Amino acid sequence: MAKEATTRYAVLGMLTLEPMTGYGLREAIARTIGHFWHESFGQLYPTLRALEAEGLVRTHPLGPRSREHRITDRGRDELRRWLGTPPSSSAAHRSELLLKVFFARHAEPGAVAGLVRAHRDTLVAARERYGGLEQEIAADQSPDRPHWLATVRHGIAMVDAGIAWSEETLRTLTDEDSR
Amino acid sequence: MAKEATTRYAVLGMLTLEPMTGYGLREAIARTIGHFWHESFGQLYPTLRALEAEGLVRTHPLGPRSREHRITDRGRDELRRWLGTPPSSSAAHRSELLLKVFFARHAEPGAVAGLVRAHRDTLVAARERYGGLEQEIAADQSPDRPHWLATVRHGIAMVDAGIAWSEETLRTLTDEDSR
DNA sequence: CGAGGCATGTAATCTGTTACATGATTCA
DNA sequence: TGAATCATGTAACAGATTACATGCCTCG
Repeated sequence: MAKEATTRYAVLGMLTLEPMTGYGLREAIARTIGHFWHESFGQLYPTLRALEAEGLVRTHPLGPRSREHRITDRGRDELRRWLGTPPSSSAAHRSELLLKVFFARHAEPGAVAGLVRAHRDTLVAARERYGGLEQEIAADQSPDRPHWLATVRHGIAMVDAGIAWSEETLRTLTDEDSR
Repeated sequence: MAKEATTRYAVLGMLTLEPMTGYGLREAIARTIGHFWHESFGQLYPTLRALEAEGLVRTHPLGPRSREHRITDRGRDELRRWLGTPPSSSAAHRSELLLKVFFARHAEPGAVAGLVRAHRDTLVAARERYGGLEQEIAADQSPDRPHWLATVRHGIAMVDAGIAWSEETLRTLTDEDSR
């Protein structure tokens, strides 16, 4: 059955929360799993049509130009199957920032330090968002709460570690420049 | 001039270390920046030919079936330019593991905990490798040392945070299952 | 002489983004 | 009424992986 296209499962998973339109799906993804996932319309709509053709999702018209997508029992089975399979390792761990740090000696003096500083600022802003999200989820009584908390805490752990690394790196990079 | 294909710059950067064959390039990438980057032959060879056509790399025959690639002055200029540009944010932050944790309630009991355990084991092994790499780099007298140390320490910081998160998550996931 | 590593490349395919194209509904 | 938001979809393209195809060289 070919490759495991993760978009399929992100969609099936989101539809366990509630039935949604394609548009709403993208919004919901940004709102709930946006800290580690994203989907574009160009992926979403074709995927929904494919899932429908396979009987994993069924649609019901809402208006003249909108339809609701609902996960089927077979869709739930397929989701459960996938949830037990190990993540496909090919998920490229590639960091453009680290590439730039690694070769920083060949850059304009101070240029890469600027990028690290911007990186830190981005992380600090993310840290703020994640903290709020954590409070929100913690207050929620959904049966998914422990799992959702785990994902947001992953984000927090990574961001905290990234901020600490940025500060440390900034110190060594600016020492370099001033020498 | 179209999109910034990062592969180009990874190649140019590596060729600042020393001239290499395409095959050797891949090896060198795995050895030195393997903790945050990787390239496949299918990318590497066409990229090398393109860089050559643009005059950013020049080749010299070594044997009947091998040639050495050397970065040119224009190549160094282009690398320097790129090093100062902010990383293209589109670098998708997508985690299949977190997707599985997020929807774990719909999985077979214990299945996702097993994946988190495997994840932790992978990180623990990586941590060992990175620790060794850090020692190696720290002992080196290359002018690149502070930058190389920074990248490996990024790996260590992320892995350490990931291990701690895994342990914590494993506790809450197994609590769940035993309830 | 056979296995494994060195070395180069192409073709098929997948996954995903971006831009384009269209139109309904809602609210200020 | 005009702008923003909701809503669906297609087309072109970019970036990358995988498998395939080839052949030399070295060492046991």
